[in-house]
Order: sequence, then C-alpha cells, then structure tokens
Amino acid sequence: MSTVDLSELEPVERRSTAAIVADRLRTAIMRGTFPPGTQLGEVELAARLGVSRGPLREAMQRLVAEGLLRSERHRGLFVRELGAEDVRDVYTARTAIERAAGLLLLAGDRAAAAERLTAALSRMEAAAADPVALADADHAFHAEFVAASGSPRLRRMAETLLVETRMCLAALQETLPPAAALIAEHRELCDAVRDGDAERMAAVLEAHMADAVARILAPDAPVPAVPA
Amino acid sequence: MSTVDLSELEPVERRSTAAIVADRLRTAIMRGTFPPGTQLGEVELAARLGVSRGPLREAMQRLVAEGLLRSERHRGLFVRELGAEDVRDVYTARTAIERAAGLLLLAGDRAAAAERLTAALSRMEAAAADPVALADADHAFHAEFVAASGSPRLRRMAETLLVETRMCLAALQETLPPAAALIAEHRELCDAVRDGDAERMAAVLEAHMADAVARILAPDAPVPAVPA
DNA sequence: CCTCGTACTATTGTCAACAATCCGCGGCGC
DNA sequence: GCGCCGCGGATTGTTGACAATAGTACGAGG
Repeated sequence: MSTVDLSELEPVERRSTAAIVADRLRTAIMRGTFPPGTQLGEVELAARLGVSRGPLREAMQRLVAEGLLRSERHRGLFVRELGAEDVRDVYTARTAIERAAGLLLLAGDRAAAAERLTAALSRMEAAAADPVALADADHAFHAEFVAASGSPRLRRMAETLLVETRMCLAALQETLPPAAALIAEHRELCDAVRDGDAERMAAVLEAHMADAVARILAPDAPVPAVPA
Repeated sequence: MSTVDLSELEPVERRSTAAIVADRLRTAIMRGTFPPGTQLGEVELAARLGVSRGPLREAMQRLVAEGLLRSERHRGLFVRELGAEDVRDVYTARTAIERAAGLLLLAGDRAAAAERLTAALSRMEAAAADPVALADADHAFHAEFVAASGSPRLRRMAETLLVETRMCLAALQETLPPAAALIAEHRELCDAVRDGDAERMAAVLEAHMADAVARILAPDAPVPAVPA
C-alpha cells in the first residue's frame, strides 16, 4: 500500500513566541547563566533574543507563575534566590510528586515503565564521567519517571520542580554526588518499579531525596551510601 | 506605650495589573462564568476589564502556565475543558499534594494546625445550607490544610488544583454531596491531624478523594458514607 | 451537484512610542 | 556635620497602531 510514514509530520504546529522565549529563559536560568538575584532588564534581553518587549514580558509572566522569577513592581524582574528553606521545600514537593507518580507507575504497565527507566538509567551511566551531562541525565531520568506515570499534572509540576532543583545545584556549588552512588540509587528505584514493590519504591525515593537535601545543605558531611 | 496596631499597614504595595487581572479571570473561570471551551476574545475582555491588551495578555499567559487556559496559535485562548481523565488526574495530584501537606502538618505544630482546621470546619458547618457557600468553604478548608503545612510550593500547586476542582464541579453539574457527609469526612481529617495518626490521615484523605471522583464521574451511583 | 480557488473579515501576534514610577546624586537648610 | 528636599537618569508599565494569519463565504469550474 501507499501508506508512508506519518509519524514525523504531525506536529507541524509552531508554538507561540512567548512559549519559545519562556523555554529559552528557563533553560538559561536552570543552567545558571543568570545567577539568582540578577535583574533581567527587558530591553537588553529583548534585543539579545531578537524579539520585542511584548512577547518577552509574556514569557516572563509565565516564569513568574512557575515561581522561577520574582516580580517587584516598578523595580524589575529578578531570578528567584533559593535558600536552605527552599531546598527543603523543593525536595519535599518532589518527594510528594514522584511518590505519587511511582504509585501510578506500579498500577499501570510496569514492564514498559521499567524499560523506559532502564533506558534513562543507561544514559546516566554513559554520562557518568561528565558532571554536567550527568546532571542532565539525572534530570531526564526523573522527568521520565514522572512522565511515564501518564499524569499530565504531575508531569508539569515535576518539570518545574526539577528546574528549581538545578537552580539549587547551580547556586550551591553543584556538589554532585559520586556518579556510582547516584546511579546505584536510581537502579534500585528501577528494580523496585519492575518488581512492583510499592513500599520499597517509596522508601528508596524518600531516602534518595533526603540524601540530596543533606548533600546540598551540608556539602562536607559524608552521605552514607553504597561505597562503589 | 505608644505602640499602635501595625498589622494592617504592612502590605501597602499594590500588585501589578497583570496579577490583578489574572486573579479576576481565575475566579471567573472557577465560578463557571466562562464555561469550558469558550474563547476569550482579547479586545472584549480588555474593554470589559478596563485595561489594555498588553497586561491582559500577560495575565492570560500566567493562566496558560497554570493550565487553566489552552492557547491555539492565531486562534485564540480557550478555557480548558476537563474530561473524565482530567478529573481523575486532578484528584490524584491533589491526593499527592495534600497527603504530603498532611505529613508536614503532623511533623509540625499539630495543635495549632488542628485549631486552624477546626475553625475552617466550623465555617463549613455554617455554610452547610447554601451549596455555593459550602463549595467555597470546602475550597477554603483544603487551602488552609495545605497552607498550614508551611510549604509554599505545595500551597501554590494545591491552589491551582483547587481551581481546577471547582471547574470540574461547575462543568459537571456541581453535584455536591450531602453537606453532613462532607463535613463528617473533613471532621475525621481534623481528628486524625490532632491525634497525629498519619496512617489514618492518609487513609481518610485518599478515601475522600476517591469518593469525590466517583461522585463526579457517576452522579447517580450512591457513595457509601455516613447516613446523616 | 460537488469541489476547488479566491477574496474578505475578524482575530491574534508584534512593534515602537508615551507616561508613570523609582533609585542615586547634588544642593540647601538646620 | 547631618538630614531633608529636589532633580536627573533609567527602567518599567501601558497604550495604540501595524502586520500576519486563520476562518469563512462566495463564485467559478468540472
């Protein structure tokens, strides 16, 4: 038959300029290009992005709604600065979201989910050498974890929280843990999902988050984990 | 001493126009003034609100980021329509958030939290006769529940989800449950918080959410609850 | 009778200019 | 010397108008 591959020509729809600008700014903030506390001048940003101030302001309002920017009236927009309290808050929220996503995962197609997660895990292993690539892979793993749950709202919230997580890392000297320990924790999560063990999954997840908070807030304190 | 009451003159700062417009639109959508699927014409809305299209567009982008509006390029902005799948999704997300908030509550000052909740509960009882006032009070109770946890992120997410909840109710004929049963469920939640019983709190919460989903999606099916 | 092409209209997307507001600095009075 | 007032510069908030695009209706052609 003359049926050709249609999988690649569905999403012809270009998104609005404001959405593109918002994405660009989000990644820039996430990567630490704009350190927390810096003011985002509208005219300079607009010129640099090649758009006018209108769409730029719309994009900024979106980021304000996401909690990444803080708006002071007639003063300007500033990159939100995250303190210790915020780190704890981000991780408690992440724990809540990812735990719920994990439970949905277990209730759904565990095999497919485990496969997606192991794929993401292998990408983490491939990036173990490069710290920034490892951080990207970690981000992608958790995003995949929540996305696989099939819940669009959990997914959106998790994405916002992951961006804030990376802001924390970038701001607080990005003390990434040893790659081996990090990967081991994620592998355990994968196994729990594949086995359908909800208790273990939740426990591993909570321990993972608690470890991350402890590591970020007290970089010197050693975190008990698997040695290698 | 000459110390006067300072509690009421701190927040002199007026918020930006876009924020005000966003609030106005949010409540309008929440109350069902704009039924799901309706297009929000910019010129008409701007004229009706007495602002220009610029701030209005910024407010709308905020609501898009919150998931209340859906943007189609060169077509306009429409109120997001929620189906059965969305109802389930909203309530799973709410369960995740409120469960986490409840755990934080138990870890903090239980007595103060219980007091705030019982106050909110009494407001529900006072509004038992009027369905819309009862819905408002229910909304306020859950908002208070999450706010008392002290987590700004959980609070913000919960607020968005509560707005979506009311959209669901307004769209699907707002079949509110009998006031007595509703209040009884919330009172049980209060008691669990005061007693510090995490297991019971989570169980009550999940049952409450499951009941709500069942009621919304199948209005005729009787929900087993306390008779009166 | 149905289908394709085309002009029109209404709406959104974008832009540049105007007005209001706030910070920093210099001068004045006490 | 210290504090207050006023002014200049810069930035944000807002406005109106211009341009591009999608939907719609009408008419021509098969």
